[in-house]
Amino acid sequence: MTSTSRDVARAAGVSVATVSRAFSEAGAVSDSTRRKVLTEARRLGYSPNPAARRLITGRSGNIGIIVPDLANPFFADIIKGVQRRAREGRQAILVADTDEQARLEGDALRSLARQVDGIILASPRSAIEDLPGDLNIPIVLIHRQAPGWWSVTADFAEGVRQALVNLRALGHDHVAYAGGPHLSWSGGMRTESLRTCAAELGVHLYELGSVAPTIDGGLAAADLALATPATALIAYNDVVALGAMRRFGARGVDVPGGMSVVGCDNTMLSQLAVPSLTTVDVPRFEAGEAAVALLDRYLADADAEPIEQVLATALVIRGTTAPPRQT
Amino acid sequence: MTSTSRDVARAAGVSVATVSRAFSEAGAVSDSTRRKVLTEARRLGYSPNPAARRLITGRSGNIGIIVPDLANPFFADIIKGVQRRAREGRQAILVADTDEQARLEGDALRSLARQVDGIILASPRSAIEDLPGDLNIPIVLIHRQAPGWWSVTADFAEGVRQALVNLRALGHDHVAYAGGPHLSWSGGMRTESLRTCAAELGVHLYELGSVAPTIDGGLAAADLALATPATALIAYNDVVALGAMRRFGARGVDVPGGMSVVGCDNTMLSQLAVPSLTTVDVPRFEAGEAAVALLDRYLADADAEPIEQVLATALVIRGTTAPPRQT
DNA sequence: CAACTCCACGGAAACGTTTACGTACCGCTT
DNA sequence: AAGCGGTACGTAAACGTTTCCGTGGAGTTG
Repeated sequence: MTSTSRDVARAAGVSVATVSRAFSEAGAVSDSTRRKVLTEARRLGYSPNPAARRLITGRSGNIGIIVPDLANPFFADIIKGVQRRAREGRQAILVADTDEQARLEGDALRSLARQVDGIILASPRSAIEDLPGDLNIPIVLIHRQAPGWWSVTADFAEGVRQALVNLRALGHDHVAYAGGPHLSWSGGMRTESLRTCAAELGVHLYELGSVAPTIDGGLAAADLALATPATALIAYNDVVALGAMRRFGARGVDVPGGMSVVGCDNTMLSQLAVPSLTTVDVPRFEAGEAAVALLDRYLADADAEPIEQVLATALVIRGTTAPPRQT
Repeated sequence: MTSTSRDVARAAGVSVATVSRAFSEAGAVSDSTRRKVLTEARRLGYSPNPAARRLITGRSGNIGIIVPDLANPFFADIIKGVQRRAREGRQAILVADTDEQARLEGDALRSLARQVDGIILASPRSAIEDLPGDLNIPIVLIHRQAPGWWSVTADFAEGVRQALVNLRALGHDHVAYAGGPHLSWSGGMRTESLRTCAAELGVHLYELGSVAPTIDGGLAAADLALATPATALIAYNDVVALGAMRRFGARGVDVPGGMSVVGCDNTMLSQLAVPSLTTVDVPRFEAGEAAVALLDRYLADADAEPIEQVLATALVIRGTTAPPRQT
């Protein structure tokens, strides 16, 4: 059905080795025969069989990416970044979605491990030591640091610090925080940073505990926030913030008049909200691109020292923050 | 480094053929030797090399999916459906995002073609005859029908018909429609259905032409709608609808008081909007799952007659539709 | 007891590449 | 003219499976 290097070799009057060399850029072939081979190949519709190539070289040219939830625009953007960078390197990407279930991350890793050259693991929900350790494949983490692991993260501490400083400047000194999944490393960073900043600034911080990173989680967070004296709410991410805004509206609390709201991530959702959402910008495309770049370096030198790259974050002021209403 | 079937064979005191048979469910092996092989395999950390397996069987066990934009929750959900179904069949999925560029669809098809057993092509932006025809691989279309092609689509005609009937019942007889990308098959369905229904119902239909399927497209659509006597707007999809709502708000037009809005797709965005968006529900997970099911049938029998599966749609009434304000 | 069937398993070819090694040839130096 | 280095290319082994075919032994039948 589909033609092989032998067919091309025969047609071009050369050996299969020469065909192979003509296709792998580096090979020592004269320009004239390379041209001859390539035109015959085109004529026959030949392209190298990736399975055979991979069997001998051990490289598939594919990379895998594992995310908690594809439907979360945050992760969709990360994948777009990965994709864009991978396309330049002629790599295909395999994606696995774990539906926010930590248990599935190990399965996904295992099933991808033999298929790809390296794996990007975004925002793992498992503890790092629960991940299978025997699969012997380069892994780059996104939004999680761990000793001995390659990673690209964002400076969440700085982002939420800016948020709290800004709220303080507006006059808020009772601020609530709705956290995310327990084992989210980035969530831990946010909590920790908020605690120290709150102490420094003399702000009362009401930790509402962790809610689901969904609209429903946001609805719940709003009720929790209204049970405290807080006049502002910082949410784990934009989705939670929007859920909370919905619930505030339903309960007759004006945003930002009665309650200021700050999200995190700066996804497209934050511009869609009415009023548009003040949020902490977290680079997503860039994180995806950086992860591929790191993976490439890792693959080039497996014994290199792990790199931990950190991207900048910044507060984006929009319409959901204002001075607290005077009472 | 990683062990091979020969290692397992030696350890278990059998031949490599028997190891292979023990792993491929069907093979004729006694229970006792199979058990022995499997325990030795586990002990050595062996799993079959997919490249070698694929080289001889010609099957990779992978499927590809191509979408115009991963960041659009509509397509993210389709992929989640694909993923869920594929996980059951132990298939990995390769994803390609074409950034809404028709030109990249051919490239994506070509680069995936040799890597996977079959491809799901969602909402192609290219004309069907512009797709490479020589790649000799099963393809299932989503949201596009074409003679001789396998496809799963939704009954968009019925969905928008319900929307128009509902608006008419509320008292709207001047309705605007903002269309999507020119070569979108589903967009064509919507336009056509609206035209015939409008004629039947005696509704004046104002076709605003095609706008980008983005927030910005929605902003533009709103201005166009306000330049007509229309009291209701039907948008190409939820994103456009939300963009339009934003713009209506900015121009002081109350929704639904001054203008009713109907979206399409029923993505999570429609529940996020304030007020929540009346929209046409289009199954997405189900479309993804159905596409994998069709692909499996296609792969099982390449000569079978193409199947064109159509999923149901239905209007979901929420808060953006109401009777027009009396003048 | 012979002839036959069936089952479990081993031997070996095949899948389509890449690459180490070998060889012929060309041009240059001494 | 002999020797030598370099370049372009061919030969063949190797990658790790699956599967066809063959074989020996156990069980069944006449």
